[in-house]
Amino acid sequence: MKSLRKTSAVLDCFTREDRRLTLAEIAARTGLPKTSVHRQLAALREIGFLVQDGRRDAYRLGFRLLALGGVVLADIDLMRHARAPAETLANQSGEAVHICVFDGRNVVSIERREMEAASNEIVRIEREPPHCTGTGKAILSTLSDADADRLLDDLPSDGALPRFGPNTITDRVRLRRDLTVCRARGYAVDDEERNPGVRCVGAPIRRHGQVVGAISVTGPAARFPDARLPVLAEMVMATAAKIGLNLER
Amino acid sequence: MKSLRKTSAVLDCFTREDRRLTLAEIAARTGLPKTSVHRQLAALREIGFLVQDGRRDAYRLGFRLLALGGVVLADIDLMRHARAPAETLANQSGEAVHICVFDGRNVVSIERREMEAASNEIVRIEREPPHCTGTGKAILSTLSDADADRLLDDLPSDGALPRFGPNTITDRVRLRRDLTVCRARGYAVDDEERNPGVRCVGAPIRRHGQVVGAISVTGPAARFPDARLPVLAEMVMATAAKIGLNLER
DNA sequence: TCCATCAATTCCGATATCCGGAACAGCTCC
DNA sequence: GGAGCTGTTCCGGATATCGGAATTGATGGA
Repeated sequence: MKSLRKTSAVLDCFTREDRRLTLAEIAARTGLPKTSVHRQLAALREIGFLVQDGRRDAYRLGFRLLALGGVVLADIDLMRHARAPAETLANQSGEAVHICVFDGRNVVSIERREMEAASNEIVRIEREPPHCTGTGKAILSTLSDADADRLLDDLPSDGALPRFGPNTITDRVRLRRDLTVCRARGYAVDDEERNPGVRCVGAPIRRHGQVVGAISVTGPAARFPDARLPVLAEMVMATAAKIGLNLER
Repeated sequence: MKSLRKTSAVLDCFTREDRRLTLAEIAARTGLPKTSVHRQLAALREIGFLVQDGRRDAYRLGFRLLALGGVVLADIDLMRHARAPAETLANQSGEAVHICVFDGRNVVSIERREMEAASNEIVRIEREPPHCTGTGKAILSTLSDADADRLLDDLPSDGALPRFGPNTITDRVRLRRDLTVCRARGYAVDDEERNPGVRCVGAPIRRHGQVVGAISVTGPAARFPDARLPVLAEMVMATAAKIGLNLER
């Protein structure tokens, strides 16, 4: 089933930022010949994974993918059980809280609107690179080296891990050392690795001993001095444990 | 690209109700030989569209589909513009309000938690059969016969349209007659066609003359006598027009 | 209005890929 | 410990997929 790899590569071109792409753009990003891309696009359009606005316009992801995502969403009881503890954590820490879900292969963050706003709608569902976020590293730190490597292999890579800023750990050996530290102390720190100026403390959420997600607090580096990290980490870990307990029942 | 059809059929086996399926179940539902299904599953697992709990356990849809759904969600500004008018409609009518989005190929309903609850989270994202819901028929009624047929062809079919209750319109000719009526008066009525005992009044939402979704009020048939339908329809159509105006700007 | 330019689409023969029946392996439950 | 079922591997034949090259169609400037 080699062709599905290409199909997957085509779909991967679409991101939150690039939601409308032309055949040529997709060909350039995937490195595939235009003809192959054209065939892929036609097939994806046929099954409703892509739609074209006009007759010759750019492509968008189709709503059928939204529906499939909805099926997945229905499967996540982590979100239900995490709600109350997450809000408590947000109040305790005074910082933004992120929750991630993990299915053994993908780390996806589900963000809600800021707590201040009246509504609490899900506004962002987004894949996260695991090697440079508090939640991602928290999850990685609980995995075997083989499992962790499989996750990292999914990243777009030209040898090193993708860089997002000066602090991003792009070397696998260095990352592995960092993960050992995380594993030992029970929490992960993202020190401006994903977004310069933003720090983050994350801990894994387990059900029956298995990681199913992670939770973190995030904020400007100025509000996250080294001395405060252990304090925040305690809260985060306690919250993660609470959610885990909720899940077991 | 014939194989993608099969891939699509495999993914279609997973629904909100059947979220965990074994190879044998999928083979039975799709009618494909076990070997072919096995190859599909292996490939889908490889690209992260499916995950397996244990080494030989049932399959679930992978979180990567959730992430792709998130990209689609980011593309829908209908939801942002619809929020306020939808709430007004809920208060005016005292009934549950549904909003659907449409990309030319799929009708997907995005449901929120009941208004009474403090939170307003998205709790359900689900594909809707277009031929038996207020929103679906509202959308169909705006399309050309050819476009409408394409939508109906996507439904699992053994000749007639899928039946959900005694009132479901399963005959295409009868449906077309009903749609003509809907088109003329500007709104669609679901008379216990999807769920016995539940009635529904829906109207299309247009942007620049093109349908992009629909909105409806839904409730027990006892509260939706024939005499009340035009009253509700007025509210629904006014709301749809308001949302359409919001979108144009 | 015409032409130049670029993007999207169609064509086609070679070949790698997918197909699915049959045999095999590995659980699980008597 | 064995029977029965489900999932997995193997393999030769058919065919769908591959991508270069030519064609068609849109776009914008002179």
